[in-house]
Amino acid sequence: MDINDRNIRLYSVIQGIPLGKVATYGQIASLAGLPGAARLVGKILSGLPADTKLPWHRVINAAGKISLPQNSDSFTEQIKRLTEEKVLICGNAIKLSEFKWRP
DNA sequence: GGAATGACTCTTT
DNA sequence: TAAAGAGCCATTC
Repeated sequence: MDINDRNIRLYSVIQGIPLGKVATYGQIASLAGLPGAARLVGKILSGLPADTKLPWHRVINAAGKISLPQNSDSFTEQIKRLTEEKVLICGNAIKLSEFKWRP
């Protein structure tokens, strides 16, 4: 597939995350047809524009935590948005057993 | 073409 | 869930 299709799929999968749920990088990669490409997801997300429509805040690592530096603005923004969506966050960790997206 | 890098995951302990 | 080690994928230099 083209390198562009890979991004398109990732975008689609991320966009498909229902409100109030979160998904892990590996999960997204697998659903996009790229098993093991978890790092790619992070790479893509890091390149997203500030005005993107993608719910990137619903993407977290497999530990249920946010991989962003806690001193970053994106980190604060993510916490804020998740809280707005009724996703409980304990410190920097999220209860995957309750909020993880299960397609 | 090879080495380094990154918003990571998996299997064991 | 936490820690340590190895692995995987694409981009970039």
